[in-house]
Amino acid sequence: MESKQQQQSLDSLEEAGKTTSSADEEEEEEEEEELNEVDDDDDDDGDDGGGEFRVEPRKQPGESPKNEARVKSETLAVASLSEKDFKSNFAASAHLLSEVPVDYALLRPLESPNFKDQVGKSHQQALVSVITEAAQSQLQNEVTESPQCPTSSSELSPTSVTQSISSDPTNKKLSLVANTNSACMPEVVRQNSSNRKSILSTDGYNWRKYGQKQVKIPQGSRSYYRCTYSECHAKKIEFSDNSNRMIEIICKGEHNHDPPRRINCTRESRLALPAAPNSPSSTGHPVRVLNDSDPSTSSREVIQETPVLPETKRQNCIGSNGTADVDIKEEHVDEPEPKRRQVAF
DNA sequence: CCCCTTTGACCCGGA
DNA sequence: GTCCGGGTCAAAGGG
Ligand SMILES: [Zn+2]
Repeated sequence: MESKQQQQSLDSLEEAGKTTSSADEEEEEEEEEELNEVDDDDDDDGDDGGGEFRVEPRKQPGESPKNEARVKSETLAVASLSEKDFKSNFAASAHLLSEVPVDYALLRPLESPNFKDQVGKSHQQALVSVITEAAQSQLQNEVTESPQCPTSSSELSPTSVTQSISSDPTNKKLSLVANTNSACMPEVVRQNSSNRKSILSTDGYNWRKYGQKQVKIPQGSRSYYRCTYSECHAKKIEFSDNSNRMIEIICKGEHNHDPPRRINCTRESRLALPAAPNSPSSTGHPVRVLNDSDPSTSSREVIQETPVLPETKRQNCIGSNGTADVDIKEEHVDEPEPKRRQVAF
């Protein structure tokens, strides 16, 4: 607690010590009725701290002096598109999906006025986008299992995992499957442990949410997740629209460990790190790497299928529905530098 | 008791 | 210099 921040700057230790996670898999639905579809997002604090009201109170009580020197350098550039844009573009792409590997369809350069506008800034970094489908073992299983694709699979956003590598593809392990089937499968499976809601994404890793932001453009929220594994610095960002429908997921960094098994191996998942037999890297699946030097190439998909769920607990539903079509991108930064926040206290 | 989610506050970099 | 967006931390709350 005391020097925690410093450690963070190093980017690693802090969690190593404290985190211990469990990967239970249990589905539990809990609903809290809050009928604020729009409101929840309105907190808008988003920037509050940063811009609007950053006038006075510096730090809160209870904060021990933070001498955090965090170095942050992971700028993740994601092209933002307005939904309309993708829809229109996507519509066309959707057809392609049937025949063409998802990656291409998704990565098609979308050109729209709005798009340019919004993306303009994000294009600061050139990333290599790799689309990984069935990136992990889970997918494989599910693919086979997946009973059927939604009739309107073409309409649904395809499930795709995109990995953006900033510069070091070497380390990356991606398994890419050009299967339309994948589109049918639930892309993001969030397992809700009875208590701890660890989310298992396609990777099969456990993530802990550490922040959320409201974004104006496009309207929606952004959730920040970090891998629960102690040594792992992998992060994930989820983009949701106003209705809390998941739009896109971006993964940053790589995992130092094997994905925990989805099975209910209680808490060992994090500590023991059972080697996953199906780790993609080992198999050496064909990988498709798209050079995403152009921001335009990065695309995000919109999913409309998910019915409006009560904001907070959507996770369960999505998992159950399996209808969540989300575009998952993985962004690998060769140098994940933590942002350094200096607070003299 | 442990862990995760929520949420406000804060910092930083860029425009 | 200021505003704004993005990213993160940490307290509080809850299972
Ligand atoms: Zn990890």
